[in-house]
Amino acid sequence: MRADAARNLEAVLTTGARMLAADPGASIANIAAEAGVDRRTVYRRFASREDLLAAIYECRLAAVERAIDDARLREAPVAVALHRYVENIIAVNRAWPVDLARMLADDDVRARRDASVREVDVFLERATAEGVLRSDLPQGWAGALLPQLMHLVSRQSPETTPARAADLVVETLLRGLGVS
Amino acid sequence: MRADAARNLEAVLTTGARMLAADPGASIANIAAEAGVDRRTVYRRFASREDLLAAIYECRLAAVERAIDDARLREAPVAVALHRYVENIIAVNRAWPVDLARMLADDDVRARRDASVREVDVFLERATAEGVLRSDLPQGWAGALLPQLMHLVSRQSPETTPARAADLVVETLLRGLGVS
DNA sequence: ATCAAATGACACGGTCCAGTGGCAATTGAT
DNA sequence: ATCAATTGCCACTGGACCGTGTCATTTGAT
Repeated sequence: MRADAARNLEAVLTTGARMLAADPGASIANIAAEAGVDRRTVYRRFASREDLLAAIYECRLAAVERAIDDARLREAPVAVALHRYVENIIAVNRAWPVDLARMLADDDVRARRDASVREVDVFLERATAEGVLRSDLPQGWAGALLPQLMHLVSRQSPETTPARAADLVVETLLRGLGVS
Repeated sequence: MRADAARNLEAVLTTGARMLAADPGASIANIAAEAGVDRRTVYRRFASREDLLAAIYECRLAAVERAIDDARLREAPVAVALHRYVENIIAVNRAWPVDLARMLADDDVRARRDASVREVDVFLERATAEGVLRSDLPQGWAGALLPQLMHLVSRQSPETTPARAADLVVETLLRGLGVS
């Protein structure tokens, strides 16, 4: 692949991710125009609209897997792993803000996504066992809340650094907003 | 209006809300079919697709206003008002799960929505002043987190009663998920 | 400088959907 | 029972978008 082709490919992927996050029904024509590329060029790289979406979700999926890997959820101390995971995912949310929920049709995507979710679930169980999380929480509540918190802070304050944003998320998750 | 017409109208509104929540791009034909009504009937009640959306968002908007009113955010004790507000909004989320974010084009809708948001913001300031919420939180964090919590619990556990769901939301908001 | 790869531009057919018109059939109110 | 309101069904136009073909032009690598 030539250098300009690689540039265009990346532009289409990142611009597509941004536009699809804002409006899941964004057309190929709009994405191509926003990426400064002809509509036909997109169809030369991706066989169909679904293919483009799959490629974008693949980017997010891979980034999430790297984030989990880097956080060492199974080995590192819970407090360290939690903060690192949150910080990494916030960065991923900003780079690839697309919502995976609309892509669960693809079995491959679903399997990898489930694997990541399970990895986090296992970590949350460890956090509970080590006394970081309360043990009387409803099933799946922590696992559902954490992504929402990261997603919220990713959009709410796009200017703050991922590290500081992670501080806020972890603090909110563990201690809430009330006076101690 | 005849009785059957009223039934059809309500079916279109509630079904439309449910389907638009699942997929904001749902077509009139799909909504009508799901509501057990001919597509033409929808167009007899609503001049355009925008009109139907506006009517649905109006339903949610009115329900939110009633919820705020009922919670007596300005007068009732903070703990009481908070729980009651959360409980009411959870019920609204289930009845009208549509996301208002896509309707801010309409000035009237936006004004009413802003008024409701401000009402809650004022309440959160009171909660801070009375020592229920911490005072060192980032600007707008509580106001952004609370709706997300309510939205999350509305979808996460649709079977639990609004009162119990509100327990969980308030507990999470104020004390988080960590061991105290 | 040269050549192959990549792109942009225009065109075309197909599909889905919004919105409208008409008409026969049904249904609720009286 | 009767009548008016309401509905269901068929058809139609216009527009947006998807996906493809073609070809002249540009651009990067050598």
